[in-house]
Order: sequence, then C-alpha cells, then structure tokens
Amino acid sequence: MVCKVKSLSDLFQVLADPTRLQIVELLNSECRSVSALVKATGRSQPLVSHHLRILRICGLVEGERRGAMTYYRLTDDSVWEAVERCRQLVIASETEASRIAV
Amino acid sequence: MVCKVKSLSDLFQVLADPTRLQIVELLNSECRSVSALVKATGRSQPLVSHHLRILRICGLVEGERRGAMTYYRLTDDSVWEAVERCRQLVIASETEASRIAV
DNA sequence: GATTTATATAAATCTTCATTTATACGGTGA
DNA sequence: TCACCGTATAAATGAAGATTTATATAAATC
Repeated sequence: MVCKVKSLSDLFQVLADPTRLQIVELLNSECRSVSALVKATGRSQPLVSHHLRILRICGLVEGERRGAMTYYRLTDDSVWEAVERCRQLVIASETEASRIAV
Repeated sequence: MVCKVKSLSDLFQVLADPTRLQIVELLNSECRSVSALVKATGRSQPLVSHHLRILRICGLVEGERRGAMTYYRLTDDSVWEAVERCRQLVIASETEASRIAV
C-alpha cells in the first residue's frame, strides 16, 4: 500500500477500501480501541490493525496507547468533512438515477 | 472495475487511479475530445477510452458525439468541488509534514 | 515469572485492476 | 465503396493490494 499520501490519488486510494472507510466512519463519532473496531467491523484483528497502520502512516488517524489498549481517532475533523463532501456526490448520483428511472 | 457508484468507497476507487483523476482534472476547465485527452495525458488511446468508459458508467463524465469526434465533460461542477475539497487534505498534510520537519 | 489479553507485523495467498495488444465500428473524404 | 481517422471494446498480461495465517511484542493478572 501507499506509504505516504503525497498525491490526491493516493488519498483516494487509501479511502477506496471499504474496511478502511468503515474505520474512518466509526472513528468520526468517537475514539475507539482496536478491539472495538474489530467488533464493529466484523473483520479480523490483524486485518484491522493492518488497515489502521496504513491510515496512521497516511496521517488520517492517530493512536494513543493507554495500558494494554490502543485508542484511535481521526487526526482532524477536516478528514471527515472531506469524506462527507464526497458522499453527497454518491447521494446525488443515486437520486439522479432514480429520477431517470421514473 | 466498478460498474456503478453505489457506495462511497466505489467513488474513491474510481478517483484513486492517477489516469482517471488526471482526466477529471483536464475536463474541469473545458470540454475535450478523446484525442485531446490522449495527447494531454500521454497515455494510449485505448487506455483513455477505457477510463472514460468507467468514468461515464459511474456518472462522473458524459460524452457527446459530434461527427467522428466525441467530446467529454464533467457531468456536474460538484464533482470538481468534491475533488478540490479532498485536495485540501493533501495540501494540509504536506504543510503539516514540513512544519514537523523543521 | 508465567499466563492471558490486546495489538502489531510478516509471509503467503488470492483477487482485482491497470495497461497493453489486437481488433471492431462509425464517420468522413477521395 | 474504399481507405482513413477517431473512438470503442475484448482478450491477455502483469502488478498491486486485500485478506488470511502464523507469529511476535507489550501490558496486565495471577
């Protein structure tokens, strides 16, 4: 995977994976531990840790160790805002499609 | 490739490819023919047509045939706006990195 | 200190997809 | 209608990456 977000396509690549995007969505509302993310996503622990590593290296999330647990959160609200801005495109294309379908 | 943008991760997947993103960027300013895009991107004609097909199916661009040529453009300004919003994240992370580096 | 829990990483596998190569199709002009 | 230009598509190829499996590390509890 990409080691550092140096281009816009790299950022999109990072967000293109459903598991990673799901993690970003889960971390929007609150700070969560890895095990909490494993439970919420239904993915294996190594897989979640793997994706967290990528998100971490890219600077989208950051983890803080408290005892045995590591809690992750989004590094900045702007991450979420940009994602939401793109979601409107999807919503728009859906309503567009349904309008055409009628 | 994805046949229809039904989820947000699909949209990111479509935009994650450098060639496709480059095409979207080129189509922001103006309407262009396939051959113009081939020249501007330096990619092969079949490859550009292939990516245009994906962008077309996903509803990000639309083509209009005039004689032998097909001219493509973004379907909506909101496509470009969403992309620009994400670019700010990349720019932000760059300045962040340079700030840390100092 | 040994065992268990929480997390991280490495190697292996398997799928997806970007690109190339070859070809077809529609329009245009001789 | 024949040759050519612009564009589209299909098959083949190769690389990238998502997921699994196995294992390592670090902290907590006994």
